[in-house]
Amino acid sequence: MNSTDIKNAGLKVTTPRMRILQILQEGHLTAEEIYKELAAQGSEVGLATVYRVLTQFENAGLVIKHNFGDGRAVYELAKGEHHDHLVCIKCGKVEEFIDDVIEQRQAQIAKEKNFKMTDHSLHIIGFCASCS
Amino acid sequence: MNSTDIKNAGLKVTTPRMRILQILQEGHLTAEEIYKELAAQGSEVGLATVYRVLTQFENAGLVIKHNFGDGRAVYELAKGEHHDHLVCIKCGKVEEFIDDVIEQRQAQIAKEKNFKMTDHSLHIIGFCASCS
DNA sequence: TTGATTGCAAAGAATTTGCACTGGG
DNA sequence: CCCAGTGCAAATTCTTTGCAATCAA
Repeated sequence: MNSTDIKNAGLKVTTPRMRILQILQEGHLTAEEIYKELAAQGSEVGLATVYRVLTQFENAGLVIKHNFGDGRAVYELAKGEHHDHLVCIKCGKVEEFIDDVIEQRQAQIAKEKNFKMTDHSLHIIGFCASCS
Repeated sequence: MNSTDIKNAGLKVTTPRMRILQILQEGHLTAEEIYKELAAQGSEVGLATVYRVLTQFENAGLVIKHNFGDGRAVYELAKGEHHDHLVCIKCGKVEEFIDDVIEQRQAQIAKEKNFKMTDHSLHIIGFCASCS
């Protein structure tokens, strides 16, 4: 996850893009959160730019965009392997998990329904250990 | 799914509410679609009312609201048993399915993570049999 | 140099809310 | 009769876009 990835995506390596990529290392963030983090770091990057860069990164396969149902999108780096999420409705924390049994069942169900799966998402919503 | 359910929810039985409940029998619909269907039926119900009624129905447990990731919410009647969805990104069709193996694994994962699950959703996105 | 990138402000899309009017019980 | 319910328009929230200035290659 560095300037090379940006170049490979056919994008110029700019300060906003580098910083956003770096901030995304922190985990699951909304555009607004990234924008504020940038401001906190002293980078005066516009919110529109954050959205544009995130969209470009998403199209390039560098980041994944999620809709956890609270109205705003959440972004995370595409770290390769697919995984699902546990989302805390109190503190907003997002935990990841992978379950091969579920993955297999999903593929099986899609197959049975003659459905060509391009994507899938599983969200477990509730209270995390700290917020119970 | 009739006027009794509306009453039990502590709501008055009005024409807009009855009609909306009836239209929801059709399946998975957006607020806009319900609004247009109402108009097509000759009921001049405002879009704001559609949203308000849907929210009330959701709070009353009569309907379930989904976010399939395309920006707008989709509503369906709460027919009791939990189920997951296959969503066609071409024609918009929504198929339902239930898989006990997946349900069990989810509960197990939440338990392992010491996570108090209040809700969960699994979406399989892709092309349905007709749109492949 | 020069087209890609950015910032800002304005535009959009989905949903919510304020308020005066209407209607169900 | 009386307050819940509704319509309409304005307000919100999140995200996208137009355009002139700016910057990476």
